[in-house]
Amino acid sequence: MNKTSPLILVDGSSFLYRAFHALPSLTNSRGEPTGAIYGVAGMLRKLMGEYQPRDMAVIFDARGKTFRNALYAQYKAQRPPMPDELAAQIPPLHELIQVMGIPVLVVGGVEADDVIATLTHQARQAQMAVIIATGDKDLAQLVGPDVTLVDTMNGTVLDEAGVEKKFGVPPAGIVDYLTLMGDTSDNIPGVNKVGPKTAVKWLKAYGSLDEIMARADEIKGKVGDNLRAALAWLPRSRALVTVRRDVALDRGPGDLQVQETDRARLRELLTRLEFHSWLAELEEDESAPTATEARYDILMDPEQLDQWIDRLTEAPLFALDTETTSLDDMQARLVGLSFSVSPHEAAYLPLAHDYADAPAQLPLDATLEKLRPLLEDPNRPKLGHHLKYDRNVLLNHGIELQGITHDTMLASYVLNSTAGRHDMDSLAQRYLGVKTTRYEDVAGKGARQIPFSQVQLDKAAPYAAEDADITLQLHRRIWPQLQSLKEQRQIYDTLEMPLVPVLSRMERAGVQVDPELLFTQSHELAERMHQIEQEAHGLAGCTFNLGSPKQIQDILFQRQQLPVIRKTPKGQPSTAEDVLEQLALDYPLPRLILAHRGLSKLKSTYTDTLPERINRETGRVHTSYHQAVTSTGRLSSSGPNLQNIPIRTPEGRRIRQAFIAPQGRQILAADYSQIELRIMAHLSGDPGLLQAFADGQDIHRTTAAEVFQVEAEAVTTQQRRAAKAINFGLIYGMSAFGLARQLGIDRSGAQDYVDRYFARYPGVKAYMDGTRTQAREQGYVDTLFGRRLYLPEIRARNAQVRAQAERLAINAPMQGTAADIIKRAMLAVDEWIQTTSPGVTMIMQVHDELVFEVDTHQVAAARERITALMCGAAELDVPLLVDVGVGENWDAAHGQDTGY
DNA sequence: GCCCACCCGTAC
DNA sequence: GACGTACGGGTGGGCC
Repeated sequence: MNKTSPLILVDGSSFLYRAFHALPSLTNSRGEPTGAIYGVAGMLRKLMGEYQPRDMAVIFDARGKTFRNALYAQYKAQRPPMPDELAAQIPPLHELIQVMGIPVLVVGGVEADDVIATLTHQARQAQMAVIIATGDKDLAQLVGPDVTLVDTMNGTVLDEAGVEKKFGVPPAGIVDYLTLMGDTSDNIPGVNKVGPKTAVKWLKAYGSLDEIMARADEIKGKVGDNLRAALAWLPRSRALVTVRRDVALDRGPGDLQVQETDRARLRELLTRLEFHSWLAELEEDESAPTATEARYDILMDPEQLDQWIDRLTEAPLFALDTETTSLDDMQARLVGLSFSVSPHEAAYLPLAHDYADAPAQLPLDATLEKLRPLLEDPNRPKLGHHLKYDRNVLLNHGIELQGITHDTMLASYVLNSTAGRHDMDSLAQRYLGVKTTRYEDVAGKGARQIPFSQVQLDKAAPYAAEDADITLQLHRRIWPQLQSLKEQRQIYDTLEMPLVPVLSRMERAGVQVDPELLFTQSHELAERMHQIEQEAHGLAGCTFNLGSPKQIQDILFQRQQLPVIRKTPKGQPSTAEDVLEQLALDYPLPRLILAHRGLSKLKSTYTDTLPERINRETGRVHTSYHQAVTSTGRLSSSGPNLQNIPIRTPEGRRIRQAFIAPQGRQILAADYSQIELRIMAHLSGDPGLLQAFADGQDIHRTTAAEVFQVEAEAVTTQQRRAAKAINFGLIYGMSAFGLARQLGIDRSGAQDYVDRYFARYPGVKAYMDGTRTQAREQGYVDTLFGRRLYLPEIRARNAQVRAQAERLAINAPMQGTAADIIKRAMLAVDEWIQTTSPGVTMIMQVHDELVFEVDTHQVAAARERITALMCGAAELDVPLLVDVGVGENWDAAHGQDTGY
């Protein structure tokens, strides 16, 4: 095995053309074209970040004729000359690459491919591995045991097996394969009518081009004739597509070390080219303080590890952080662990760094066994940042992290949910005033990101150790603040921290989803969408994309001159649902667009996507619950978002039918009835509202009876609908204008409703006014349990900004209190499950609903107990009611009483 | 070619 | 402009 990192050879010319055609129009302010430079340089930076090569070169074609022109005058003869906009970019590009420290090679009389082939050949003789970066598949002929091809534009990597898979022939057959097909872009003739399929078929049958030519008589039909006609020129074509490995070069593979970037010249060049984002990165890089007084250990041998385990065991609290292969909790494998017990001191324990030359590390499994007693001891307090993730990762290795006591992400969130993001880098900046090394600084980002396991230890260790160190420092800064605020500390200690393992369990449990059912639905949706599309194109008199709001605007409001009902915040005519709904009364096309949109939404977001989210190992779908995202205290869900699965339409509800219970189990869904309105009743203390809930009335009907001054029995469907809109509007801090729009009535009518509502429920009016006043005076509002939401904009000069803050002030206490209550319920239910009921699994939370999977024979007991625990999660002045349903799937479990 | 803002729509 | 909290898909423009 070779011990050095691979030599990277970049086919500069192939990338140059590609970049030029991808970004033909980029210029700087002086009109000089820069797109190709930008594209190639970006590709090179990506390569550098990914491979961090010691040896690398970028090879370009030289101007003028090559030996191939001598061999065949028509070679590339049909090619138009290089456009000026491209030619102009070559000198600055060469300069830029040199300034980056990368050797540039331009050799006359041959092509870049020949130089690459020669260097590859020489490198192999010197036992060096080679990676060739090219967008051109001709070089597949060079692939071998230690020679691979990468296409950085699309991320594909071709080794020997990859070449065979892609082309159907091994690298040794590529020349023959290309010869048979010919190359129209280079004007190399092959065999007429022979494409990839025939070429592969013949090569499989005869073994080589020589053999095919020798036995050309055996091939029947028109292609046989074509082959025999081609015999005359095929040898020459073969010579043209064969790359030369014997070019005389003044530099060998040993002379291609990457040099340090010349920062001053780079800055100058980037300024001239006006590559602002790169320039900004460069400058940020330079301004970042590099020196740190921190002392970070790398634990590479058992003695060092034991020493640290002793320190951790003795510490009253230690910070812990994992480094992994993936951001996806369920997929991630451990790469290393870091620890800290005092500020500016930390250790990184690498366990699975895996790159050429990676030093030997302590063995993963045995080391984890050594750490297990410490990590699983509930009496050894742990501190982390977003520990739910670390708990999940460790569970992937069979370790159950216990003693999760402090989490800086959650502390920051409880302290002030809207102060900014709660990721570690933001907190370090906000609370400590330091810029930390970001993940992308060591592993790259976007397409150029590499797994942490491939990050070199000398970069990985300081980064990882710093995370544990910073977490500890953050805790020491944030915790005293939180501790001094009694109610918020309570939220943190008794709600958010205990919820961490509960959410972790729910995520890992996942939910079973039936892919077949969703596939069937996808097909049906596709068919109906297609029909609608045809019809819509017919009506419009042209084809257009029904999924493009922009094109719809054009068709409806330009071509068809439909009236503009409303504009989007950016001033475009809106094509939102209610707008199209209104237009649909008078015109046919909007109706079709609406129908298409509805189906398209279901298909792309749900029926197509959910099956892809099924985990291969578990066969189930695992969401992530985010505990520090919303301003109000709610959870959010992503990957997939299970909190917005359709329910309102029959079409949508079919998707819930795919959320199923396995054999022998049932889905049990329990949701709080009208929880936010009940909280409004409690918080406002309005006697009428309290009474209505105490009497168990249908609250919307009661509201309608009061507002429209009729008997409850006489309330019409329309009236109840209006009352429901009023009730929801109240929770959202809605104005009369908003209500009018919602109900499609005029403003004064809506104002009438609101006035009558407040006259009948004066306590609610007083509560709303009081909340606004309180918000203005103290700068925040809070929930029943003391969770705070700061509203700095409540005193804004701008009326619109202020109004927005006021609506938040109204909504947050109700939404937040509901969030607090269901979190309390989750803790209680989880406690019950963990201690006595392993036949019950809590699998989802949807704001006012908890979903369980229950062993069938335990359904009756679970139903009773879960109801009791949820109802008892808070003592309000109104009853808390819970509706429970049970079924084979999530849809069936809604409002179904199956008699258990 | 990649990234991101925008629009829209789903949930509670 | 006017109803709170989220997530995510598709489109299309920007990148310089």
